[in-house]
Amino acid sequence: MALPPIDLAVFHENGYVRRQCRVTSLWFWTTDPKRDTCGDTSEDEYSFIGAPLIAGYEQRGKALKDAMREAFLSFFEASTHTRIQPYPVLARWRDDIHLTIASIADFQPHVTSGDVRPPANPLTISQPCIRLTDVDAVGRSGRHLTTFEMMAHHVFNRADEGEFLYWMEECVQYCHEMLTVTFGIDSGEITYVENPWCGGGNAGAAVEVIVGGLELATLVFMDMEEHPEGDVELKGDRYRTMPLQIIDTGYGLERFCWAAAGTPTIYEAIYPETVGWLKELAGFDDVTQQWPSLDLDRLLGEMSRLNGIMNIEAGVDGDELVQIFLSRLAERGVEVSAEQFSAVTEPLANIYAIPDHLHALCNMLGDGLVPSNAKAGYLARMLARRVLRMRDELSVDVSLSDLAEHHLDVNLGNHLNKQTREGLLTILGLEEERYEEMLRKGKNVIATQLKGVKKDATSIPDKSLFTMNDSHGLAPDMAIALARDAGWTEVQLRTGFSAEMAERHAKLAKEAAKTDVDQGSVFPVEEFKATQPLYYDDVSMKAFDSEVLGTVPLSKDQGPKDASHAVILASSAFYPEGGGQEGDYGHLVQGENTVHVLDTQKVGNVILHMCSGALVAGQSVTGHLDWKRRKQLMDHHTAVHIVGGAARRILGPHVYQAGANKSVESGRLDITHFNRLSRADLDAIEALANSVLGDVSRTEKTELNRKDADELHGFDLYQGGAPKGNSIRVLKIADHDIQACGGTHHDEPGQIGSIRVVRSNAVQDGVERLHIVAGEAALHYAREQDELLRASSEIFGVPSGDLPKAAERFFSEWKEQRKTIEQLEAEIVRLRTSGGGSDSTEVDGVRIVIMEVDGDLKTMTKMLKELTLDKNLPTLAVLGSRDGGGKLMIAVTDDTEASERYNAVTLLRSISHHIKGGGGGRPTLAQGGGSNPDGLDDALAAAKAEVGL
RNA sequence: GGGCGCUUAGCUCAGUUGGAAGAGCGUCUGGUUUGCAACCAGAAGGCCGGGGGUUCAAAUCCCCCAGCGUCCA
Repeated sequence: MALPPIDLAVFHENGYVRRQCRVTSLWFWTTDPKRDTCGDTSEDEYSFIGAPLIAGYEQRGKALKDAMREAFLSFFEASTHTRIQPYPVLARWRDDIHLTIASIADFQPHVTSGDVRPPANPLTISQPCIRLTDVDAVGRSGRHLTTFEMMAHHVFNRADEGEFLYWMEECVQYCHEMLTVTFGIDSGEITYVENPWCGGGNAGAAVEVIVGGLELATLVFMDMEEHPEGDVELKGDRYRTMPLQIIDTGYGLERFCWAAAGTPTIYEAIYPETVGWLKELAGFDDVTQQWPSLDLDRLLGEMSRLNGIMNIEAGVDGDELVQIFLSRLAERGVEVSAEQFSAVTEPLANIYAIPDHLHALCNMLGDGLVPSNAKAGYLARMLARRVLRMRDELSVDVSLSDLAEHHLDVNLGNHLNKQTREGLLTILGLEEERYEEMLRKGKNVIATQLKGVKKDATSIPDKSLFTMNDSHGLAPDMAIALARDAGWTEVQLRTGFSAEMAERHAKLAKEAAKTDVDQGSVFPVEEFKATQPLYYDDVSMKAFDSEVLGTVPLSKDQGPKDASHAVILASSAFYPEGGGQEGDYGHLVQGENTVHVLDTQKVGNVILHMCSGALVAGQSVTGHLDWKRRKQLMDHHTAVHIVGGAARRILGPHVYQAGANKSVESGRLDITHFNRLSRADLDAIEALANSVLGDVSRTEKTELNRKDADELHGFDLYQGGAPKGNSIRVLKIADHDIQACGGTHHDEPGQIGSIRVVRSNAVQDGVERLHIVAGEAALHYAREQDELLRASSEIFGVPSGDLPKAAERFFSEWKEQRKTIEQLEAEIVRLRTSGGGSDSTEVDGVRIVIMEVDGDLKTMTKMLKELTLDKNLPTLAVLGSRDGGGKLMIAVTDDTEASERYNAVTLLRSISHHIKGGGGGRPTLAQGGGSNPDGLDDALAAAKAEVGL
């Protein structure tokens, strides 16, 4: 079954009729009975360029966006909707996406699943979003953006609970009224296209709102979920209705601005100051002034129109694309040469894309993101590098942080959610340094990669281009440019190479995704009811009474080594592993029977005590915790929170927990930061953390529902990861640190005693790992360090304070003495070989030295060097040693009678069987070894025979 | 989260099929020069990231670890 027609009173009342599009076959509503295209097809051109469809908005840029946003939000506010403040662009409340990609993303997954109440209902919002899928088209197409604001009105209906606000009829009514009354758009310009929507496991009817050939909004009526037995089929999947009915709308703020401005491209409507500034810096007017007859606005407007109706395939080659454009432009009466076209559109594509990228970048960094080489941080670095590349292509001499300052002032009103202006500029300064370092290294990479390539080659091997891109960060066009600078002046990028590389990456990603499926065995707990946790009510509970609900035998691969059964109790003070805190140990006593608890885990709401034996179900039991262990875990867990708060205050608001682990030995905290930490940083963090122990007398622990928690504390709560349920446990350490955390913590920070930040290391770029010891472990650590110092100073025989000095002296003396030994060894060799003696004879003008020596291959090498260096004394030297199974080494003096007459390798091969070995080398130097040192005499004798002695 | 690359003298980097550790810059000494720069001659400076393995033999091949870099999701 397909979806029924969307036949609404609002259409009929406003004179709309239903028609089917002859291009897309979709049904749509229009006021023009003769209209046969839906408005968003390859035959519907933008009609608003040069002829704005929204009147009364003379502003441009930020002022225009502010005005239109306010008009939209005010309209819905006046119509029962509550205005909601936008969420961050970093989707920290979600673990499936890095960036906020739509306004509905704010409410996924908990509100849309029905678990959590929406912050208001109905609500209206203008949500900044970032989508990087079309990043390559930004600047070129005239309309693509990586960052935009999605204005929306959302409704969350629950008919089964008697809550039903409005549905299609009222939704389209609101939309139509807003467009025609608030923005004064003529209803003849608007078409409403019926086009069902599905994605992410949900689906529903949807209406696309097309104005002047531009899709201004989409209204989605999400009331179905994917289900194999559903009776509705959409795009190959089956769906059934669900209890929630959600209205998900999306109105593109920037597109409204474009329709109101009627500029040739969307960028001139929303970033006019930056576009103007960059044009000036790049000397763009000088370019266009070469051709006074060229009507630039006309050209750009037609380009946008063409881009709007043409679906450019990703893999289309640059030259081919230019030819397509040139012929299409000619059809429209725009006469432009290929040279003019490139000279104009190439710099403009960069000028347009830079403010867009800066906007996304500033928003991401503004939310506290730290650039990195992985995860969300990589997206920021990619944008930063794109900006730098485009800047360099434009030959504009402005630093990245200057560009960002301009953007902050002009386009963001200096607003940043979290990061300071200073912090943002520091980060971008560091990013620019990294970029320059990469380019500098790139020159060497090019030289190495192109070693075997002739200077007049016209292409670089694919393999080299892949390596340079994937491993060294040199995009193919950068590699080509660098190669030309380095002397390979003829090289060009092969047609379609970029597309092939993208395909290759996609293929690799797909393969990686396939091998990612690894599901562990699920422990059966369905028959048990939830265990009541006692560890939250009283964190210092060391013993408790409860009842055994059941005992499940463990298979070999389940639980710790000596555990045989999982015991389930009605209630427990044993903390199950979670939130980076390890599970509790201890023992359970039932009458005469005592079993050890070797680990505690949680499946669903059931706590599993991994025990050394079984207990009788239905009878009472007493639990005893290994309190020393638990206290230490709590020390480390609470300390990790305190150190995290201290790091944020010392280093800046971008410090965010990227992971944590607490064991008995130590605590580990991964924090986001843009620089490596010095010992001075660690000392400052440690000092502040310890002062908190004294300054804060009590920690506050509260349990809130998600909606209230979000409102009270914001998304910094979710540093430990996005929690699953509606109920959130919040740990608050004065104003020092607030986090959602299910672990066990001290009521009084002072109970920890002391905290030491032992060291830090980099987990990945942009993430530093702090190693922390607290409480008893801190003392233990100090004792261990003392012992190391004591043992070391005993060896050196100096007080521990003199250790560094002593170690340095010993090390340099050791180096000097090694040098001396080498010199003495060389001297010995000289003495042994200079005198002639019985080991040395002469055969037809060539000195023959055959002798047994002491030493390994390295020593023998030195001796041979000494023997065969002098060209005035042509020498054949055969040395043998009993070292390590027997070694043989043969050398002849280069370029002399000796090397003409004797081949070291053949001589070696003919004698090495005596020591049961092999060997090889060059004709002038051969070496080998064997496993029979006793055969050395035979081998040397054979050598003598071989040369005729 | 997955993949790839790099780590060799103080610095920037070469090092081919495993077989004698290199270049340029810098440093030091001497020469040349009124002096500087430049030039000439010579010298010092290396746990070839760490650990294991294969091999007669490893900077080089294999495995593990660490650090740095990079691409993709």
